[in-house]
This record gives sequence, C-alpha cells and structure tokens, in this order.
Amino acid sequence: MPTDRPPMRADARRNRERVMRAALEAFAADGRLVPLDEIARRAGVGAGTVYRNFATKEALFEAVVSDRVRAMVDEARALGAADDPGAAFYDFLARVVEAAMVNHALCEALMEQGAGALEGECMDAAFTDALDVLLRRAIEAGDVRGDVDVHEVRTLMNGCMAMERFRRAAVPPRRITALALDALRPRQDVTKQGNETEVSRKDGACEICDRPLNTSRTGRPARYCGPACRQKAHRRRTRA
Amino acid sequence: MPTDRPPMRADARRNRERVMRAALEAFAADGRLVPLDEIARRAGVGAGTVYRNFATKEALFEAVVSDRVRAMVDEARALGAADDPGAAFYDFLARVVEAAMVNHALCEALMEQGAGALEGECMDAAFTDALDVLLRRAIEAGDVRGDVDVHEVRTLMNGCMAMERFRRAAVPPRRITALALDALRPRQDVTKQGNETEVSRKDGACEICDRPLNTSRTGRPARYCGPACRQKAHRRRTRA
Amino acid sequence: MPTDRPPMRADARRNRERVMRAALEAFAADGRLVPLDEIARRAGVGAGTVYRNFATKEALFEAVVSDRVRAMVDEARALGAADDPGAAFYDFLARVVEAAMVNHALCEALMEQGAGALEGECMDAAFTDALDVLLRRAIEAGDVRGDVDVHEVRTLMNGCMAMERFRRAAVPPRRITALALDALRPRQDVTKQGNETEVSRKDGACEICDRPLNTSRTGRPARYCGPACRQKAHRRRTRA
Amino acid sequence: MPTDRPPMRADARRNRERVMRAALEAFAADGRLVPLDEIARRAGVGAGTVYRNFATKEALFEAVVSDRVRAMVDEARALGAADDPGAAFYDFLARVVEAAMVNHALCEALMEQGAGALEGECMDAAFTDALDVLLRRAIEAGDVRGDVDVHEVRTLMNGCMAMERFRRAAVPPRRITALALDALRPRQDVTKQGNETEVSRKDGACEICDRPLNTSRTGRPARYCGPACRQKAHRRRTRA
DNA sequence: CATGAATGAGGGTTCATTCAT
DNA sequence: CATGAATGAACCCTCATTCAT
Repeated sequence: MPTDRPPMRADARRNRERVMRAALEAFAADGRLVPLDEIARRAGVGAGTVYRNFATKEALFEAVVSDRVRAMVDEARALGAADDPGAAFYDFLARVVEAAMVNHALCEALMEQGAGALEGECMDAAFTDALDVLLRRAIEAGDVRGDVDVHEVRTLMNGCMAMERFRRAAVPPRRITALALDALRPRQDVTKQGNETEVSRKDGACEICDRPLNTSRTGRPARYCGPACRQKAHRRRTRA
Repeated sequence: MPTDRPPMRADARRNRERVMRAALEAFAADGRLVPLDEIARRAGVGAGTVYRNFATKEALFEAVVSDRVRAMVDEARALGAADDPGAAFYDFLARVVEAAMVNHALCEALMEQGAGALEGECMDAAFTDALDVLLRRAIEAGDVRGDVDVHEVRTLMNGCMAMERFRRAAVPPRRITALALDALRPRQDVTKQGNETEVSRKDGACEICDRPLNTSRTGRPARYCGPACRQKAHRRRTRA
Repeated sequence: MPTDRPPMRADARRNRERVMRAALEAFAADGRLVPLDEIARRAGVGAGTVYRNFATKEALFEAVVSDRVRAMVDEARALGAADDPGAAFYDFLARVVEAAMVNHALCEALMEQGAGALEGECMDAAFTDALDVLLRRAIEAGDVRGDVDVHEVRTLMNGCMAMERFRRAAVPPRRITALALDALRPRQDVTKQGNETEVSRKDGACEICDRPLNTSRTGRPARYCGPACRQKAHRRRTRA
Repeated sequence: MPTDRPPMRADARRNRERVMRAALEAFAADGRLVPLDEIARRAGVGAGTVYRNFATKEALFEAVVSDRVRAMVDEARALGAADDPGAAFYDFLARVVEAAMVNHALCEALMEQGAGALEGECMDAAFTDALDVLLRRAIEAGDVRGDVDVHEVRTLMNGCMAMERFRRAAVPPRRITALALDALRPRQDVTKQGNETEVSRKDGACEICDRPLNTSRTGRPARYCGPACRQKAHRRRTRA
C-alpha cells in the first residue's frame, strides 16, 4: 500500500532538512532556550516555514532528538549480538554520553521523565528496551553487577551526561564517566580494572584539556597537546 | 577591616532578610526560572526593594546560594577533625546531594563552572578547598581511592545531584547516589560493601517508592510502604 | 453579451466547483474566520488553485454567498405570483432566516452594508428588489402594515437572523423570529398606532439622517436637519 | 473590615483609567478585534502596563463591558419603582439599544451566551434579573404581552442591537427598534394571536427544546420531546 | 528609603498572499 | 495550470529592570 501523500517536493525537502540541521545545531548548543526565530534565521527561512514543517517549537525539538535517539537505538540493537556483551554494553553507554557532550538537546531529552520530548515517538521506551537487552546480556556474561536494573542504568547514564556537561575544568572529558560506569562492574572483578585502562582515546584529543591534537602520521601517537598537559598528567599519575 | 558604610538600619536589614528568605524558597523550588516579581511578592516587598539590596536578579541568586554553600563549607570544616575520615567524607557528600534534592538553586549553583553564581563570593573555591581536606584525609585513611582529585569528586557530586533530580521513577531516591559514590572506594575494599548497606534511611520513607511510612512505635521499623514494595525489594535483592 | 475568454477547461471548472463547495461548508460553519488553507484542504486542492479562481479570500466569500443569495432571489421571484401575497412574503422571510441559522456566512453577508460581500455581483440590490415586490404585494393585500418600506424589512430581517444566532438558550428557535415579524402585521385597531408616536426624540438629531440639529431656543423644535430630510420624511409618511 | 490593599497610587489609578478609557473607545469602535497594542498606544502606555492591570486582553474587555453593564443594571433597578411601568420597561430597552449603537463591545457582550464576557462578574445574570423585574411590572400593568418571558425579551433586545448596528442606510436610527419592540405590546384584539399559530413546525423538532422528535407514523403528530417540555409549553401558554 | 507602576524588547504562533517547482 | 511551500507582518503575552511617587 503506497502512502497517500505524494513525495515531498525537492525544495521543500531541502528546506525541511535545512531547518532540522539548523535546529540540531542550535538546540545542541543551547537546548530549548534558543529562540525559534534564531533557528529560522540560521536555516535561512522564515518562521512560517518552520511552522509548516513542525506544529510547535517543541515538536521540532522532538523531531530533532527523536531522530538522534532512533539512530542510537539502532546502534544498540546492532550491538545486541556482539561477541563481547560487556564491551558492547559499556561502549554503548560511552557513545551515548559522548553524543550528549556535544548535544545539549540530546542530553535534555534523555534525562526527561514522563511526557518528555521522546514520548511522542516512543523513543524513550525504545531506548530503554534496547539498553535493557544489552544490560541483561552483560549481566549474564558477568561483566555487570547483577543487582542493577535498566532504570538504574539510565539514571546513572543521566548522571554521566550531566557530569560531562558540568565537569570541572580540571577533569578531562570521559574520565569521570569511566569512573562512574565502573560502579556497575561486579565487585570481585578486580582483574580487569576497567576504569584506568578503559579510557581509550577514541579521537585525537588531549587527554587532559581535550583540545585537538596535532597528529603526526609517524611515530608514537601523541596523547597530550603539549608539555604543560603532559606534566599535569604526570602529576595526576603520581599524586596518590 | 571595617566597611565604610554605616550599619544598616534595622528595618532595612529586616527587609533584606525577608527577601533572601523568600528568594531561598522560590529559587529552591524553581531555580532561576522564578520571576523576580514573584519573589518580591512572597517577601511582601516591592520589586524596587529587591533591587535596592541586590543589583540584579542574578546577584540575589548568588547571595542566596552563597549563603547556603557557606553553611556547607562550615559543616565540612567541622568534619575535618572527625574520627572516621571516610565516614566524614561520604556523609558530607550525601548531605550535599540531599540538600540539592530539595533545592534546585543549590543544585544549579554547585554545578556551574567559571563565573557561576558562587564565584562572586569565592564560595565555589571555598567549597572545593573544604571538600579537598575531607578527601585527602579519607584517602590517607584508605577509604577513598588514591587516584581521584577533588575536581573529580566535585564532578561526581554534580552527577549525583543530577541523577537524583532526573532519576527514573522506578529508582528509589539516594540509591543511585550510593552506587555512584561507591566508585570512589578503593578496589580491594570488598569487605565493606558500602552500597547496599550504606543506604540508611534518614526519614520514614519506603525504600522502594519513597512514600511516607506508617511508622509503628513498637516492633521492628518498617522499611517498605506495603507488600508490593517489599516484594519488589526482594526481587531486586535476589535478581542476580 | 458573451465573454471574451474561452470556455473554461473541464478540470478547471471542476476545481472551481470543488473549491466553492468546500468554501460553502467552511464559511457556513465559521464565517470569514475560517483560514483559507482550511478551505483548500477540504477542497483537496492547493491554496494556489483557490487564488487562481478567486483573487482574494474575500472574493471567494463573495462568490459563495452571492451564489446562495442568487438562489434566494430566484425563490423570491417565483413567489411573486403566489396566490397569497401575505403568506409568500412571510414565508420567504422565514426561509431566509432559517437558511441563515445554518449558514453564518449568509448571515454575515446579508447584514453587511455598502461594499459588503454582496455588492460585487449586485446581489444585495437584487435581493432588495425581489423582496420589495413581495412586500408591496403583501401590503396591497392588507397583510403587512403600509408604513414600512423594504429597507426596514431588510433591517428587521437582519434582526431576526441575529436573534436566532444569539438567542438565549431558553428561547426555542424560530419563536422570536415569529414574534418580531408579527410587528409587520397591520394593527387591527387603529386607535393606538404605537410605532410612529412612540419614537420620541430624546436628543437633538434629525429623524431621517441622524445628524445633529441646529436647535433654536425659540419656536417649534426642529425635527429635521434640512429641507431634504423633511421632504423624505413626508414621502415616507404618505407612501403607503 | 477594611480591604487589605492600600489605595492605588494616584498615577497608577490615572493610568488604569486611561487604559480603560482607551479600551472603551477602541472596543466600542471595533469590538474585540482591536489589537491590544493599539489600546496601549492610545492610552499612551506600554503594553506591560495594560497587563499589569488586566490579566489578559479578554479580562480588559470584561472589565470595560461589565462596568458599562453595571451602570445599566443600576439604571434598571432605579426604574423598578417608576410610576409608569410600561414606560420604564420600554425606555430602559431603548436606552440599552441606544448605548449599544455607539459601543460595539457592549453589543457583543450582551449578545454572548454562556461563558461570555459578562459571566465573570455575573453581570449577565444581574442584567437579566433587573430586566425581569421591569418586565413583570410592565406585564402586570398591561403594557406588555403576558406571554413573553425575560429570555425572549433579551433575545429581542439582541435583535434590536443588531438591527441598529446593521441597519440599512435608508432606515433612520431607532425606528426599527421601536417597531420591533412594538411586538411586545398587547394586542387589542385577541382573535388572532399571530405568534403562537404562525410558528408552523417545518421539521420534527420539539417546540421547546428543539431536540428531534420521535415521530410516530400514526396518531396526532407529537409537538414535544417529552412530558417535561409539554408542561413547560403549557406554562408558557397560560402564564399571562 | 520603599513602593510597585511602567517600560519595551522579545518569544511563540497564525495566516493571507506570493511564487518557485 | 496546479501545487503547496515560503513569506513576514501581526498578535498576545512575559519579565528584568528603571523610576516617579
């Protein structure tokens, strides 16, 4: 059965996408605070065009974050069959938190309860369900404590997102998330320290100040942006 | 160092205090969102009077939260000589989080970085310093991992405050904070499980759903509001 | 006189009719308030198509109501030869009011004066003329007071339409119209004419055109603003 | 018991009055259509000042029309002891209509049903009650037909207001009102009651409440939807 | 010095009309 | 020629801050 509506006109689709892209950027930067007119301006369209595509500002917000969360749910489902359930679970959490670090809207939406921006498209429940699958497998594999449920994990994830967003300047990104997520590991599991070693660098950023690294193609990969941060890291390692 | 200004008149001081009390309540409930006029109304004064005492709405916010944080700093300092450094440290954190649970303004202020509401009166630094003392003693006593610094603790505390504020409905209050703070305990310290046992009930509320308990003066104190929650707690204990 | 334009294409005419049908329904329900997009949607066409057929929303409104009024004019003309002039007259009025009860657009249009929606197609004048024929015959037959003219009847009809639209809940439909139209019937007794004599002048305004009078302190009070209106009043008095 | 609030400041009261005066003029000219900013501009104040005094535009409208209606209710009550009940009744109606002629807001408000602008201050009911007193006395004095109730009078008044507002240019002001109100006067001859008999039922609806009738194919056609309405009709017929 | 009235710049939203596809 | 997307001016309302009383 084909849909009733004809395919969107090319220019309309282009504009809709421009609006969503502009909204994504704007909401990511300032959350719901950003004025709708600002989004329209950034998209290069009139306010009316935004309202043609989205009934309210909130609907636009929902669309933007639901889109993003849908992608994450897909990711989670893809990880459901991974070889290493523990890694799949922890990696997924880390990726969500990573995404929220650069997207305040995502952060806001994932943290909301009942009647939040993700309720309309049931993305909140879908996210919880997909996460639950990963969690259960990780528990079975002995990589996560057995006494936590998915709601606690989501709450902990909220905390991680908040911590990265409101982390003290002296704390390098991702580190505190790694530490907090460690609380999910089984107690007896001391052979795998997780925390210290898990903080693998996924991109070329200084481990201390998070500034992009001048990567050189040859030699050992750089971990710090310069001598100052290297020294700081040294102090941190030797402090205790 | 005495100030140049003459001492405040009695009625003026009374007004200032009324404004601060009203602002405390209002900000605690809604954070910065509350309109200034609402505060003035609650204080029983005109908006002009608020502005006579505080240059801007933000200045009032600063004053209110700095006051509250000052009291906490005092608390922390008092705990600096406690017999059990570990307990002092963890209790203090728990108390701060508890306070933030009923005071959104405090939560907002403590989480802010650089040029936040606590900077004006240096309360942010004072808080960090006081916390640092507790932290170092707890590390020395072996109750906290040696590889965390005070900035990480503050960041983790931010996460706890956020988690309590945005906790999933199925998660009882305080539990997730206990779990997260556990991440600070040294790894080898498995004799003291902390998490499960640390969650002591400070008031008469169901451990599962947080509703007030019908306390009976005799017999063993109730922990749950009814059979449903007791069963749920049992499932949670035996799930793994 | 044939128009210069070629006959409309079949699909174009079909579209025009669909728009008018949709507009009829929509305007009937909400009057001019209904958004044009809503009409286009109901007609299953784009807004542009509406504008291709009607220069403005108002033009569409005119077309719709003129159509409806044209049908009524035809009705009135058909009644011009009825056996019972009184019944023809009163029935026609009742039918118009009845129609306006379910068609707010018709109600709006018939009530408007000068440059209203019916002016463009001269339907207002045509309606008045057709009604006038019925009125004169009814007067001749002794079923309507001789001292009313068609403008008064139209005005009274406006009142009836308004009364049915804004009638108190406790008043059954049509009853108040019947009561008001009764005022047109000749008085069986001629001792108390009521109408003419009751209209006492409360202020110094011309009885015909309502402009303020140049009152003179002496002599008989003026009733008209000048010779033109005096003559008009005379005609009105002697018309029947 | 004195009121809690101190008397309004002189300038504030002046501004409030300016707003109400401006609103009176503007609403009188264009009804609710007039933009609030326009009212503010006419009053020489900012929009915020209007909102300081009136919670919403509708509240301002209510205040303006309630004020006016209150004065009319007072007038009606003062007329309750007049020597000539008939004159009092008809004069009052004429005055209301006269007022509505120059005040579209008043016209709108008086015509509205349920939850209209006059409901908030119960002015609608007060108006009806006060009018009812005049009506009953006029009926007793034999100056008004005994078979009309106050709701019909209000509805008729609605019609008069509408007629004056939408009167044909050729009809002098007040004349049509006089004519319509004449319908309330008792008929000298009672042989032809007109009203009751003219209202022929065109469709199967209850004569009282207008609900569809359960028509039976045999026997006399039903006129009422049930015993309740039949009784009500009986009361209406025998009331005089 | 207190009061609370006034300001006015925005913010979200609607809709008649135009115009690119 | 139809489509329906885009425009943008209004509209109602809020609230931090200033200032006359």
